[in-house]
Amino acid sequence: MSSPEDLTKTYDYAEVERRWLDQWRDEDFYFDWESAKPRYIIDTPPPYPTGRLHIGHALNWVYMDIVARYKRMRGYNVMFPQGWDCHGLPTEVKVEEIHGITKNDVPREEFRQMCRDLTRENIRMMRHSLRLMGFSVDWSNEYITMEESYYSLTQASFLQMLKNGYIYQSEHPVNYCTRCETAIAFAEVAYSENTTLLNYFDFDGVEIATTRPELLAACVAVAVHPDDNRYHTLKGKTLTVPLFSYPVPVVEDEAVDPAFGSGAVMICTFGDKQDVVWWKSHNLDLRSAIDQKGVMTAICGKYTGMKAKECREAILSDMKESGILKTQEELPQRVGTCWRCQTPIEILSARQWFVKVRPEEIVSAASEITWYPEHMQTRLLNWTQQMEWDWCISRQRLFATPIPVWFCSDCGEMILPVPEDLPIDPTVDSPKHPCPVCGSNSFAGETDVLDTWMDSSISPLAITKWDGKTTPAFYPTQLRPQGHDIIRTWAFYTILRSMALTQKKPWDGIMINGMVLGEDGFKMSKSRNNVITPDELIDRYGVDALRQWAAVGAAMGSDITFTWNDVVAASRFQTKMWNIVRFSLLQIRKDDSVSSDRPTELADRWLLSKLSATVQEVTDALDSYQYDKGLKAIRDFAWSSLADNYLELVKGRLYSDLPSRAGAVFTLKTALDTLCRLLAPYTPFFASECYYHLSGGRIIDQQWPGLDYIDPTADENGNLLASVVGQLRKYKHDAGLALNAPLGHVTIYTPGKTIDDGGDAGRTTNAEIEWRSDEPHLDRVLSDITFNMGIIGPAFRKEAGAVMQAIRALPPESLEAGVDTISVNGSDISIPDGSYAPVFSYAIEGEEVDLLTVGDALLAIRKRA
RNA sequence: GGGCUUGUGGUCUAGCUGGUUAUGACGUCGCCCUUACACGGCGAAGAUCUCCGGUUCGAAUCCGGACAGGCCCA
Repeated sequence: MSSPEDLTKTYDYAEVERRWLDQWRDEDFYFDWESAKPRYIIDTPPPYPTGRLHIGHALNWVYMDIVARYKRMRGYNVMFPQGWDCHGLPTEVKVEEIHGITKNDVPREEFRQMCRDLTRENIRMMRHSLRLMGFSVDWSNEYITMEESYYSLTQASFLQMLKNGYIYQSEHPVNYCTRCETAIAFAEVAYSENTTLLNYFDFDGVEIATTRPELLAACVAVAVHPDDNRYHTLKGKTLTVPLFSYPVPVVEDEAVDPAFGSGAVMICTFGDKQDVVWWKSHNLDLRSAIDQKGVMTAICGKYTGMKAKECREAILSDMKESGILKTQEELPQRVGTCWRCQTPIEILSARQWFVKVRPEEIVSAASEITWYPEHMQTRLLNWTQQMEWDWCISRQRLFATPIPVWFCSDCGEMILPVPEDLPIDPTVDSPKHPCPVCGSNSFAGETDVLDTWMDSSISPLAITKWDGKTTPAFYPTQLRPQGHDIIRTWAFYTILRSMALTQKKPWDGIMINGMVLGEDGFKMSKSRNNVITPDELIDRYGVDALRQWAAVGAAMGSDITFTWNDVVAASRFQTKMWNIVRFSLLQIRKDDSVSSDRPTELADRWLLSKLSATVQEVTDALDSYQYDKGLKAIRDFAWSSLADNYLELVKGRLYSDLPSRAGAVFTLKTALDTLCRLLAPYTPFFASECYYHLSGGRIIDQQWPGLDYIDPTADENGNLLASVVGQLRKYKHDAGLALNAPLGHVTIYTPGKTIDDGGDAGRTTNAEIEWRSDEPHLDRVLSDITFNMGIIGPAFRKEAGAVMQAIRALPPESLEAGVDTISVNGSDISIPDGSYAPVFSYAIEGEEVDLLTVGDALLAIRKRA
């Protein structure tokens, strides 16, 4: 047990946080697979290992850590695991940058190893940051998606979904760089401005404007706006493609701009993104005119084998020759280019792998999940119901989970590995048996890899120890915490995969956090120079202040605009609490005898009732993930009820040796003990330190409080007591009296109510307090009048003094009744309304008193003792 | 362009199942070093609750529209 001297005069967060970090052990937060306690499993988001934690992570992890700590105190067997979502383009790019290579310069496996090395180092740094912030992560259940133990599950899930008919292959448009001969992600597309020629030519009698004449052989339709009168006769017709002489349909689409060019557009597969949309929505043919090397394909007739640029010139000159090229005009345009070699990207059709989306499965699972806040569910449902395309899961990259499939080189049969052999890399490993169809021993491994979301969307299965086949015993998990920016990706895909693999929802509830915006209200970005890092914040105010900032910054789901104000306020609250504890312990330790377990004094019962209500409020708030509400309730209780009111009320008792001192000691001990427990999920370091001084134990081993001191009468009368004392202090203040100066006699009339404050009010105000339950019998005496010079002055000017003197001379009865006219120097003068106001004083039994009212109560103060 | 969402004193924010003197914090101003805390206490000033229209006896709160911000998607 510590002594009062242990409480330093100021709270040293840096020292305290360092010390408690050393005290906690990883084992304190392990999930117990054998426990009989109810489980609470958090499907923690696996961050992308960039190497550093940003403030958005901090917010997200504080939210999770609060639930984790709270649920442990409520008796749950909590799992708060930590994952790492490793695969992704940025790592490939970073590796290329670090080593000064492109990924095709080194063997595939060597490049993948470079990515793994970089990722391991980044994870190491981020793990360190998470530990410094004291998150109660279960490190025994850490997972890393690039490790074999994890991606063998990703591959198992792929094979199972393939078997169940969820996965298929199909042609699909992809961005392609014909120089690098590789597919390009949208994130890899750079844009440049240039000028091109818009060519107007005759297309079977219709004028068409195009910037890509080389794609004429890929034309699959002509589109016009449905309301364009110039073309309404074309409806339902077919046209013949010039130079190539094959028929294409005319389609109508709202998206055609009648003002652009001639108002008629040729749709080619694929000139741009709009072509892809039209191709899909009008169900058009696919004609590939350009191959992966940028060479014209066999459908291009005499142009076959030309480079796209040569073909363009050739077609334009042939158009000119046959007289169908009308005019050409310059057009500024923005073209997508490969960010490495600046070659304009082509949209080519390539074989891709897809996951079938079954909206009804997702909708039904989503409605069984509790959403916090509720409206976030709408986003997912809207998205799901308007899904047009399935989920394309193949990527033409290197650092990702390989698609575990081979194809027979002779007959094309798809060969799958057996689950026991997973994980495999089909570009390295070979099937163990000849082709079952043709007996060939020659195979081609699939070189495409899986979308990263295929890894992370089985996280709830991975953390519950999925074996790749049967639904785990601890499935579904209890909570998915994540940001609203990835509802359409991570939440959506996880639900989809969970339904496909287990026919169950992945979680009971989902808690959606907002984004952190900079002090200027905009998204944090280097270019805006509004980035705040967690390190910066912790250095200046400590981890607990950061945690409070995150907790009260905004309601769950709302974006938080960062402000130092909240951090400063958080830090000040800790200082205040520290002083409350310091002072209370000082008093308690003078004599810590506790006589009764239910204090009888009004102030004690009042505080305990308020405390019980606060516990209930915080409990309700945490149960519904309303962290801001909970912390505000704690702060309000501690600062207002406990410090400003209760402590002031009982100081007199604490300094005394009255028997009722024991009640105050009991109440203080209970309040401090309870506050430590309530604060434990929010500010674990601070709560640990205070609780240790209070009891010598560890707060993380304690239960959540449940108090039943609710007492409506004590609540009401105690509120009155607190207000009365407050009013009397203000009265002293206004009268220029020191707060501890003797006040005299105060009679407090509370008609119909009997109040016994045990002497607290009297000791606190240094007054003689008399509570009376009868009606006050007051004599009202008109003691003075005040004049309104705004009326008197303009009305009487020079006579004003004389008028006032005359009014003053009137008997009190007339003044009180109101004066219409008055006689001054023999003439009657009328007095306007509002010229003066009577001032009354009051007396009780002939003695003059000052009056204050507090609600229905009346305070009569007789100065002088 | 579409879906969801937000718009409250100088700043951030609570309230938003309709009726409150519209909450709190920071900032500002005044007084106070009262046996923990001046990172404190007491008090004051400061809001046409984005704008327009509607429902209602009554709207910050419900409905419609406009404007502005955020996220996601085209």
